[in-house]
Amino acid sequence: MSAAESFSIDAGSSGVLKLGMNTIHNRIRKLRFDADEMTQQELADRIGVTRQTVVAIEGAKYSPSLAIAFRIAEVFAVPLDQVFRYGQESFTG
Amino acid sequence: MSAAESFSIDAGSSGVLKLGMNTIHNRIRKLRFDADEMTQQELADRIGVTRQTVVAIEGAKYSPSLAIAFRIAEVFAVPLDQVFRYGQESFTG
DNA sequence: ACATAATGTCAAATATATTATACATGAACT
DNA sequence: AGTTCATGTATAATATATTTGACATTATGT
Repeated sequence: MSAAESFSIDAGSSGVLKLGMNTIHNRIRKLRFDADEMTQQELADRIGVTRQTVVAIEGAKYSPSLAIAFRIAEVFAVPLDQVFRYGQESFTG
Repeated sequence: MSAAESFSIDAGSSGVLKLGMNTIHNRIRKLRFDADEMTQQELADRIGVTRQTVVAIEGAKYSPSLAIAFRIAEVFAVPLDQVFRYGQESFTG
């Protein structure tokens, strides 16, 4: 586990985006650490956005474009629904 | 089949969005007609956007937000990957 | 012939996503 | 103590998505 993770108390950036009555959860952070602790900068480079964008999406500050969502899933080689999920439930699968 | 469909020759709006080397296909039009020929206006109302937005997304003029993508899938009661697909292949399944 | 409904399109305005730059913090290391 | 790395945050600028309002076309029905 690298530097920033151990002190991140998931305060502002919980990975849950509320919009209307529904929410979008994402597992980007987990996928990054599972993928040899890939850094936010590395992920940003691989999907062709800036680090700030990764921070915002991972922290669910806003809803990314579908194109970027697909590229993130592509990087981790998983289907989109294993990165983002819609509804009230948390990620369990 | 209602009015507009029979003369639409799929000229500008092919439902395929190219970005970078990859593409995003969508089946919104098919899903609409399968769903009792739901109109663009009806779909727009149900996902909370304007008709022009539905036209643009259906015609793949740009990449919608993930939130809207999820709401579209929700309306048709299918998983997201049955509405939008990423990559070179067309929809077959 | 006329009206209506569904769609495609266009241009300008607004909202939101994304970038660019900069600074702060804690962990790991020397 | 000092340095580096990964992260969180903030603000202004730019790009893109979405809205608003309007108009054209074709099909369907009267």
